Amino acid sequence: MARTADPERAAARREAIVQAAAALFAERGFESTSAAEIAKAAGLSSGSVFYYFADKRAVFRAIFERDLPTSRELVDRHAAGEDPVASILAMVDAVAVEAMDPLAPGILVEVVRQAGKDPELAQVITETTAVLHEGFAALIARGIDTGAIDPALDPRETAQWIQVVIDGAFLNSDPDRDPRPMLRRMITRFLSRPCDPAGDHA
Amino acid sequence: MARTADPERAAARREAIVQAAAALFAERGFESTSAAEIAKAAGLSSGSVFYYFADKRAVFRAIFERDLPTSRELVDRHAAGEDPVASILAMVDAVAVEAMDPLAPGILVEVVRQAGKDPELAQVITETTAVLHEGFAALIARGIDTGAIDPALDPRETAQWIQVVIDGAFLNSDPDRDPRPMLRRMITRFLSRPCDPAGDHA
DNA sequence: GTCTATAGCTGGATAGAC
DNA sequence: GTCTATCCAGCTATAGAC
Repeated sequence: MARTADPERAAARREAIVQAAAALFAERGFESTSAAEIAKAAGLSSGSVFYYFADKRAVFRAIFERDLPTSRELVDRHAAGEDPVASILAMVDAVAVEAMDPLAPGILVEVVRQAGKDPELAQVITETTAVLHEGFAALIARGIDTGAIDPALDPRETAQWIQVVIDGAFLNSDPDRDPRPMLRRMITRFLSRPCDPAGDHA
Repeated sequence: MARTADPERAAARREAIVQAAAALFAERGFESTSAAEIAKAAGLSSGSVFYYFADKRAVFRAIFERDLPTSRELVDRHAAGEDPVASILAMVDAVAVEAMDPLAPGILVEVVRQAGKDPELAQVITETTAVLHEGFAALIARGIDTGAIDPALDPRETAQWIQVVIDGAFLNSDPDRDPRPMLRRMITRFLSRPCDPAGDHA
């Protein structure tokens, strides 16, 4: 029976709320989802939602706070690969599988909207994005050194554009269609040195 | 002085509401913008908003109803160009300039969200998107025929991916940064036949 | 810790004066 | 046609019982 404060149970409750809220926010949007609906979906009462979270925005932020460690791991796992282009593509693949989740467009759209209103959320998103950005930029710089990537590209701007394409894929996601093959084609070609059958002028 | 029902004045009023609403919806979102705020920004009273529009959603739809003719013109203007790849890039450029509007990410995000709730809006968006899609797909098919575009590509899927990248550029838009050069690089290379310095096997 | 009940507020849409 | 005033639904967040 123990006394109050069973941290495991509390963590499970919190997680149930976050999971239920993520699905509802993605489907209906943040403002159109009431705390009562979240509570019902998570199997508890609306009062309890505010016991575990200070307010509704804190519930939304919690969804994305889980992503920061995930991004760090992903970057670390691929930072040291021998072939920088292969590492970039592997990272893109890993991020893009999530785009097959039917909730992906809804949640992306909602995070863009809410990040403009909640500075604390904006901070969380900025950090997660920055981790991926640094990871891509470092690999691009290395690819330029090894000659695999077009030296005319700026690593940071190029990293940014990889993220742009991934965002596009998320936004237009379709659960029946794996975006990875086309994403690989697009990024591989985007990075590569120009085709130059005639040799260059030097 | 004329009698009631001056159609010009009415059209101007409607347009003022639509313009004011577009800016507010893009900045704050649809649900966080009240009819009273729209009315104030448009210089009339909240009651009048509902005189010109059946409800708030109709105001939102009106923003996008203006886009359909614009898209048709764009497609028609480029359908007959001699060089299909050049026409595709010109169309992309034309769409992408709009991405430099600081309101672009907000309005894109909002239309995705609202199209999921309002079937009439979804219809409007579907049509506009379809016009562009057909335009791109026809040019891609022609490019394959002329040998300028990789015959391994499916025209419709490829058209879809061009739109994916444009969406990404809209979402990550920055008024200080012209997305067109990188967009051109990305799409040109995406479409082209594989580099093949050794000649193909045939 | 978790519930029920509700205070307090906001905002869409309408009614009716002018 | 346009305004002011307002009705009413629905929501966040809290209070207090258990």
